[in-house]
Amino acid sequence: MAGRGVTIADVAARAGVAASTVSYVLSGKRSISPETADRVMAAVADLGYHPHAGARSLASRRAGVVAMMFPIRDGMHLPVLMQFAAGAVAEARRHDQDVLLMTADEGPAGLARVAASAMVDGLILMDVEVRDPRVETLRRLGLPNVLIGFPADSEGLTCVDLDFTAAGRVCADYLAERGCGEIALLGAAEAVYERRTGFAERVREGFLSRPGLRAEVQPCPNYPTEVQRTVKELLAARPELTGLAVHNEPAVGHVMHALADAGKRVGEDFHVVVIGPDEVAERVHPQLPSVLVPAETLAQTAVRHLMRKLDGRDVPDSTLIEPQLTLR
Amino acid sequence: MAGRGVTIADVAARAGVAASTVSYVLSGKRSISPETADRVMAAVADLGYHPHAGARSLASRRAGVVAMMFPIRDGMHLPVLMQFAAGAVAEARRHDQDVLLMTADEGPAGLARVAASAMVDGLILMDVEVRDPRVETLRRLGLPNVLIGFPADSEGLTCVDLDFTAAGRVCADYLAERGCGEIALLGAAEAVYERRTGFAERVREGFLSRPGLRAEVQPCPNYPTEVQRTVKELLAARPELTGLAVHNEPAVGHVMHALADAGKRVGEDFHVVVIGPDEVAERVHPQLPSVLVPAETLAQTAVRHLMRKLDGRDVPDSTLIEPQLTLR
DNA sequence: TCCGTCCGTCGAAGCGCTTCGATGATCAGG
DNA sequence: CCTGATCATCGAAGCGCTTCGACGGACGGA
Repeated sequence: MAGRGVTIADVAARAGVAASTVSYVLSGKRSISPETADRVMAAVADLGYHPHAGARSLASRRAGVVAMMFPIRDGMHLPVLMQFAAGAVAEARRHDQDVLLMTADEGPAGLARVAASAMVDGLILMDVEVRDPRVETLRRLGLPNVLIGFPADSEGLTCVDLDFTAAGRVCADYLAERGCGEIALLGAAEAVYERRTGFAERVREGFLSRPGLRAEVQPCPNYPTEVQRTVKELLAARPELTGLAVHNEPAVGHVMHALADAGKRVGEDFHVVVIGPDEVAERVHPQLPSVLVPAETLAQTAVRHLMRKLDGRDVPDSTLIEPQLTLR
Repeated sequence: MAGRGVTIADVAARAGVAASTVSYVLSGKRSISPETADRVMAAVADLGYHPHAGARSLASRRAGVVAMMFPIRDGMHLPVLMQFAAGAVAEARRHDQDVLLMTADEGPAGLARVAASAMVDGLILMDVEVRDPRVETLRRLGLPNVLIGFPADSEGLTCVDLDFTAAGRVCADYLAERGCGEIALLGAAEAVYERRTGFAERVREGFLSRPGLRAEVQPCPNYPTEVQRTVKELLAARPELTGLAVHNEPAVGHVMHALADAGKRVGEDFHVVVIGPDEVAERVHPQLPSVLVPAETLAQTAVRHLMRKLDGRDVPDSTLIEPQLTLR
């Protein structure tokens, strides 16, 4: 039976050993004879024992919890965030950790609070901005942490991200190879750029970095009619445009529509490449090549790095995941 | 300065009082003279003191954390979930609680674990299914909890939800009033129905409940081309169809397109109503009437109810939020 | 003036766990 | 057969907090 209030003493009594022995069996920090260990484990199972998290954290100075601070803000691409959350929780559980959910509006003070109260052993910060006020706090706090994204000065921090610069470049390259001389990047909503979100800036840089192409970046809202309008205006303003990279997940279907309406034949006289989930690129007609934002992998990597740091092992300062272009 | 390792004893020393006095000042559980209280608060601020969460939970048997179990599953409508999460975290913080993030794949065992380890004081379960294995566990556990959604037997549980049955009915009514005799509900992905998610079933029921209408429910995938195909097939199969309710957020834009392609003039010879966020209904052309799924309100209500339960106050067993049709 | 209250504060116990040092028991080597 | 090392286990201390009972002083009523 599961039990409320089953303590280590109960387990110890039932197994006929001292409480400390139970603790050692469970943590493996001292060698225990197999017979004793078996008896203890049986008692644990019988009683449905789970150590009291507070007591454990008090005694061991380890909470078994990591905090993730999520950006819940304008223009953020929600599905990707959920993938992220799911990946992070799954990986954390594999390391026997739980995840505390924080939102970016708690800001630096929120970080200070969870750190000072020893609620969590480590922190993962998502959607880091180029100048992010939380980063300085993080440095002072000295709590092990991992950032998803790169702030302007990432010296001494552990950062993980897709190499968005490369992703932008890959898209430009793809379009160039298809013979496009004039191309555009249809990006996230304006707000994302204004906020100076790292990934948006990097994609732009990468996209514009290829010499010999006329390229521009066009922010784009997330709603059907506005996507259509944006595309229409873009085509009107740039009649020579023959290549488009779309880094705005919900827009993709509508972009395809607008292109069709404008008489562009995608894959023939016009080329489109997507930065986003595979499904988005697969489930339009015609299917599009795409660069995946590997949210789950990023989340996993971030959590793993954090776990290594918690164990005092070292991790690379920056991990940039190479973008993969999938042709379809 | 923020401080690692600032304890209540440090605060007490600096304020020249006993540790217990500090505790009473902070909790307000005994009366303390204003002068003493001021001195204590000053010391707290100076030292950047935050109580050690583990110690507090051990001594007071209150963790200051609630768990939310999220459905991260096929066909779930992600943006709504994020609104939910954001609303819940914000409200929880207002009550000085933190939120532990769990995913539905942890299942009943996960609930048992967090309960037994006294990690959390309460639980919020989202996306409850008609027959949900977690519900039985929840009953046994005796941890205060609130469900978002209604299981088949909600006896003795606290459940909160939009009245989806009414929402379905409101949509059917709207279409009927516009003179539609044959209508359809374009719903979530098939998987959501198969899983017997409560809200999907209820919308269906409500939608089909109005007498004198030929009505049917059509599950619909979330991707552009499939949405188009589904709509096209539906129109072909039901030439008399003149009204459509769409309960599938990302599909709305594509539905509108497919209708336009089929020569339907929405608002004139054909009517569409949306169940979903305002933006989705506003940002298509023409703007559509819609029933809002008030994710943030639901989350807030759920958290508030949970807080009341934690305080031993009582709460209504079931809270059904009345759907509002917004005409545009 | 004395006693009973009440208020503000203190000290100590104890929440359930981990961890350190100590203790027997066992065993190999001389 | 004794010594020293090694192994398995135990007991006690202590993590930082809350809470209970106690206590001294102020104050009001008789």
